[in-house]
Amino acid sequence: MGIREKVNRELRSGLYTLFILKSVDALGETYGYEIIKYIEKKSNGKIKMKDATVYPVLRYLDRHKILRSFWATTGSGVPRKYYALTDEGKKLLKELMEDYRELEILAKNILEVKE
Amino acid sequence: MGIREKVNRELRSGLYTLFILKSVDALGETYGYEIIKYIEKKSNGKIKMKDATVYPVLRYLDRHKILRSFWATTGSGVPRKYYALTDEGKKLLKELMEDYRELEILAKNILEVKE
DNA sequence: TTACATATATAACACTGTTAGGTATAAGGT
DNA sequence: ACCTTATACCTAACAGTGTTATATATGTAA
Repeated sequence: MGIREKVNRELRSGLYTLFILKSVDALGETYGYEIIKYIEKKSNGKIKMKDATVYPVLRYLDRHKILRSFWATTGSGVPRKYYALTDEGKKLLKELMEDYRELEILAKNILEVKE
Repeated sequence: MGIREKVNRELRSGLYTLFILKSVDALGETYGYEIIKYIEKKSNGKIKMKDATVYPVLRYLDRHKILRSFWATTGSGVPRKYYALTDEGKKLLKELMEDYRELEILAKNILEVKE
């Protein structure tokens, strides 16, 4: 794999947890597959997270009380595991958004130097 | 370690290679230790990269002709290994900066939703 | 019946930052 | 003399995380 691709993957992967949390926030009660499609759509098809990336993250956040979850086996179709932000999750997301914006500024300081 | 700290570390680590390349670009011929201090200064002391992170990255980029390197043992003091961007490295940095700016926009699409 | 979309899960693997330790020179304080 | 700090580089072992590959299962369209 090329270096450009490698660095791009590193850049994206750092954002994954934040993307997932924000998606749950925007969608309300939602599930893994929908989150993947949501992010893909919002990024104009540019960011396609792997299911094997998303599902473990969701379970991790669930275990740590950032998300709550329940199975919905209503009617037909494959059962879905729904997730939603807990109060703790909402607080975390708020903090992470502040952290992200601060990091963006720091990155700008480093990356926009002309000398 | 807390989740907030974990996510923050993920966010930062994705930027490390780009920070290093941009630092070499800004400093001209430079060396690992100076890069670490440069990034620390530019980020107001907020980003302190570990030497064990920076040196392997520099050697990796050197091996892949993105950087060129030479030892300077002039006079007294500990010998320094200097690095500079190759033509290929300059091209890569330019591409990565475009990639980064594009990713920033994609991230904005996902993270700045109010609905 | 074939293929695709939907929907979740886990094991094995590769990659990468951290922790921890080692080596070495030089300056400043006690 | 001694100790600490700053400078300067390196590597091994560890932990964490995304990818690849695989498995399971339902519903729909060609």
